[in-house]
Amino acid sequence: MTNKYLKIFNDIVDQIESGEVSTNSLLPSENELRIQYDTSRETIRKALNLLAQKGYIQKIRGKGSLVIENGKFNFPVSGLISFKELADKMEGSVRTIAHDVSLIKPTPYIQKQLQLTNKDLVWQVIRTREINGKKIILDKDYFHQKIVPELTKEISEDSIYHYLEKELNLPISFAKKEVTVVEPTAEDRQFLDLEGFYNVVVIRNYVYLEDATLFQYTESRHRPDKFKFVDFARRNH
Amino acid sequence: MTNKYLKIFNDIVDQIESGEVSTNSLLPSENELRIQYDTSRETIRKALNLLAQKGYIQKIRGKGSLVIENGKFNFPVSGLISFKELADKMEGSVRTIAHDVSLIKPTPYIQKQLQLTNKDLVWQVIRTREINGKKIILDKDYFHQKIVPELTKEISEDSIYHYLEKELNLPISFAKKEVTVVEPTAEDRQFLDLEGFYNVVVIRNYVYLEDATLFQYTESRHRPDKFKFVDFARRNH
DNA sequence: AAGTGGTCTAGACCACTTC
DNA sequence: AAGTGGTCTAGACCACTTC
Repeated sequence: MTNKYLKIFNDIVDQIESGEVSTNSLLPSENELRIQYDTSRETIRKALNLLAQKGYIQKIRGKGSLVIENGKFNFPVSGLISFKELADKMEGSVRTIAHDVSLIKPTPYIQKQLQLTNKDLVWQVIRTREINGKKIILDKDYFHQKIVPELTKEISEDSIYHYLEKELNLPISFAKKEVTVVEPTAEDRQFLDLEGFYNVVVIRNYVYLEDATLFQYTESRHRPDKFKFVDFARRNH
Repeated sequence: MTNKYLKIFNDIVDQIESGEVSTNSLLPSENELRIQYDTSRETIRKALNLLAQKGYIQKIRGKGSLVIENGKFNFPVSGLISFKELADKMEGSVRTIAHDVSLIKPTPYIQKQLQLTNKDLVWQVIRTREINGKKIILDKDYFHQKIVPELTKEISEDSIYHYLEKELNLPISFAKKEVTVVEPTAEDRQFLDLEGFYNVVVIRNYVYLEDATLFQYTESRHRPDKFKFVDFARRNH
């Protein structure tokens, strides 16, 4: 990958995250960065716009690019990230248990969610996520068999996303997400350590490839006390 | 505002939302659009990249810009949007009641959230949102007095964001958001029609101006059955 | 081979901030 | 007046898709 603006972006992210450039200070100007990285101004601007979009800097006209404080929000549940990637950043011991990995004829509900025809089969993966010995999250994943021909328990207990991207070279591109709060089902009570909680948080995820085909539907069901969602948003004027 | 790429962006959004260009069809190529709008390709690309970022299109190399289906997700709770703007798009009757609009010495908790000194005062606004006659949302807003010198009950029952942006010309720029689920407080029980629900969804919002100053802290407390959060996310490779 | 989008360049003019 | 970021241009070369 010879992608200049991404290299510059990553370089500056590293500088911010390592504390090499400090919060509330200004980055070098676009003109200085242009000279420093031996490139054109538009390429620098591409890197800086990415930094702004991800909440690292705030660009202020006439002044420069201000590094903004992001310390207490560095827990990126927002966006598209797999549980494995997330767990790597978390405190406490974390374990994934795959209860069921099987190729099934989809229920009408799943068939509708994944927009399948009557002949399509899906991989169903039922997993729980244990944090510090408690079953906190129930993940139900459904994958279009035409796109994911094979899945195993081993893969499901490691990282399915890693397998899809690195082994199958499936380019995961975007997702639509919906968060609601509902009463626990019998299944939730069976698989989770609910300890008297009266609600579960349900995150429905519809995941698409780069060619815009829908290939995965996921329900991630969380015990409410352990659920936290953070987001960084820019206002559209 | 003579902003070519935003005009092109809005023009294409209108075409998509009115159904003039249909889902699963390709937009004209960048080269065709360049001629059509009499501009340069980079300007067209700026407009198309905005469309991609907001989930209207998926760009596919070698093929074109595919209009993607967004119908069932056109309820934009995600991002930065005020309740008034949201209510305008919602079904059912909606009413805002301001219970308290006053200039106070902040509690230690609020002082910490807004990073205030001991001498700063804040405007406190306590509002409930009624949907179809039920009190569903309790909003607690705190504004830095130095930035918002004056607030009234009338403004609070209309749209504070509209007042801040159009009257005070405050450029609202970005926000950090946190969603959790907690047990109702006595205050929640007093102000909301909880009807036996055991949890409330709490959305904490830290709102910043264009010069990156923090000026507002909000807690929006929702009855769980009426809460829904939708999001469109692109994966970072 | 022709058409598509992705990256990069060197330059221009402008609005805003600082001094 | 000098420095900052925001927008726009016209052109180049490349990777991928289609035929």
